[in-house]
Amino acid sequence: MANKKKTTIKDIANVLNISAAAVSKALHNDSRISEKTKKAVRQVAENLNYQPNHLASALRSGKSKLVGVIVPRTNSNFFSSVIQSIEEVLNKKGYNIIITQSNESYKKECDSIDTLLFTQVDGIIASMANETINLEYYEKIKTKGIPLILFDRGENDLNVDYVGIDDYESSHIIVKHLVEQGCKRIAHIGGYKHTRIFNNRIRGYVDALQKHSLPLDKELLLESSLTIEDGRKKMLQLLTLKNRPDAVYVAGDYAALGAQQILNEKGINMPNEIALVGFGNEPFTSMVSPSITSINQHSEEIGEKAAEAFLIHSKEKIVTQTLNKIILNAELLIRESSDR
Amino acid sequence: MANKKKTTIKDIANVLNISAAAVSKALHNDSRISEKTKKAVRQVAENLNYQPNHLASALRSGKSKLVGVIVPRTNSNFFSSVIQSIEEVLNKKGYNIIITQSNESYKKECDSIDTLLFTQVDGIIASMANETINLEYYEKIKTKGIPLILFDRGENDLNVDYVGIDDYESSHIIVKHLVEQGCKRIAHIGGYKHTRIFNNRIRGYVDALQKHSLPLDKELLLESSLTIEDGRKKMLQLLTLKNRPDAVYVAGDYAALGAQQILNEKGINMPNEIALVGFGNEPFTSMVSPSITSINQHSEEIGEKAAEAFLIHSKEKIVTQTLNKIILNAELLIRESSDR
DNA sequence: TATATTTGTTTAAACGATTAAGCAAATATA
DNA sequence: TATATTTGCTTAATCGTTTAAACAAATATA
Repeated sequence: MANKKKTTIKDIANVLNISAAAVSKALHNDSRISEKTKKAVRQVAENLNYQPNHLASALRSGKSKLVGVIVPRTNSNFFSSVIQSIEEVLNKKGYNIIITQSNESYKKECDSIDTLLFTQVDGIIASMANETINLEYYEKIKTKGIPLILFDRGENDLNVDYVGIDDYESSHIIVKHLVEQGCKRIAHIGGYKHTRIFNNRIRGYVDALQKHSLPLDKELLLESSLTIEDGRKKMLQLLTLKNRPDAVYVAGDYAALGAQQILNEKGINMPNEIALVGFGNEPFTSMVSPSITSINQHSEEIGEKAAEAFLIHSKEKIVTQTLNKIILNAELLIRESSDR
Repeated sequence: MANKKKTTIKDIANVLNISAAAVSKALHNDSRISEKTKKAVRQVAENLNYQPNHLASALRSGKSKLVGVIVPRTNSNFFSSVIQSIEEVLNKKGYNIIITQSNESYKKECDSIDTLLFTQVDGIIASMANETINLEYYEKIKTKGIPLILFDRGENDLNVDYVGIDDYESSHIIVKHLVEQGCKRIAHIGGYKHTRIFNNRIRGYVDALQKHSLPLDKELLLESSLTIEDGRKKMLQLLTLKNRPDAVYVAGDYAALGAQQILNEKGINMPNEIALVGFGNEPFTSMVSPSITSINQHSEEIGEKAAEAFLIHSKEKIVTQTLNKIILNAELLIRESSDR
């Protein structure tokens, strides 16, 4: 049943004995085309099951109406939810999105960028891989003159729009909460120092301790890859200390889960012996036992704002990359693991 | 620094004083172009930082070198892992993939298909939404003459290639395992009967009971949406029975997690009072306590096979849709929840 | 030496749309 | 009535590439 050839505007033109240009204009609701012709064109287009050839129009107009999205992984509630809201906003404006995952690998991320540039996307919305330090590839996007928007994992040095939560402030909220629960020795299993967001969480943690007149114990501040496995490892490390912490703030939910497993396995009571706080509000934090206190990053809103930032740039004739930072407030969801 | 204009083959041609056609052929390693010219072209291409215009070549050749992937959601280890291996295989052959998520919604799935067809993908690899019963939209892909490959969630009626595990057999493996653990009243919280894979799991369950001379109790066979919430609900329902089950086989890991939460909350011992088995080997099954026995669906292999199936069809001049089923063996991972 | 084949390239026509420019007819303005 | 404007369309160029066909020069074959 496969229709040999796809319907083109020329086919429609032939049926109506008008030019292809007239058809194109009719379909774009050009004011110089009569209502009668427009109606006829639309009718024939429908009858012939006409589907515009995106490649042709993109080639001619120089706009592919495609936006690339790069995430470290889709297999995370945060990212998949951000993607969903980006899609929602952009679809309404006639854009489609291409999702690529870097798997936290710099190499894969570079490949993704090449792929997207190759596909002639009109813009890129990205969250950087943990590994990424070299910004050369991102500079490539900028020099191509297409809008680049970063979210969650960004870099000041790139000087492009950024959407994310206030990580520094989030740490303050967490430390304040733990202090209110009566905790005195608060540990922090943080992410890589070179990643801006994790660095901000660390700085927030350090400053918040000081604010509450708690001493900073270097043994209680660990750098982690924030995987489940590393969460387990770092928790074990904390438990070997002569002077154990009475609270652990983990910069990622997966690592927090690993830490929780160790505490459960060792029969250490949460929140009373050790209070636990994660980050990211992954669904499992409310599913495990005890449920884990975490920070809601407002993924939907981040996606929305990022998409909107792109749309603003897309309207410019010459793309101006600005360091426009949109910082959202994070929300602490207090659950069993820290609620004494 | 943004280069005003992108380099085209014409620019390269001008530099070398040859025709654009020669450049194109040189870049495609045409046998009729001299090594000398090829070398020169490659050199100039690199110097001018030439990037082929994908839109132009796709338009001309009729091949976009893009493959669409539709999944119910990316936020699941199974799907994100399938996607990853599809990507790996296809990238090697010069294809890029566009991921779209249907969010288990039929409407969204139709939109995704339109989007992908609009983007002129060379093929579509899809796993159907739970909601999907009407196959009209999938027929649309077939009539367009582009290869369609289904995985995991498929439909016999569509008569296209399919890759998945043997769900019927998986149920047999699970029931056998539970019987070996001494279970006599095995319940099944199944998926929607109209979805082929879930139907197969149900049939497998029913037949396996008979095979082990266990009676089929209709109270023990429930239909579920397989979300966490519904898993909780259905588990509660099973617990209200006068004659409780001593094992519960849940057709999805998320619902199994919900069931586990209820058992944990009620202080019912797993595996001794009630043994629990899930399906899908989501990472959390090994992370929760007790860890949940589950079926490994070999996501990487499914992705690989699906990609390969596409590649085979892509080589045909006229796409022949065949009902070529690739059924992989599933593997039972026995964990605490059912290991007596 | 005459003819056939191979080699290396050019020419020109696509692919399917968009769009600037042009033009005739209808309508408005003076 | 003569001229200007608007309306509704057509023509033709263009986007950047691919590719069939043509062709001259070099090489092989008879």
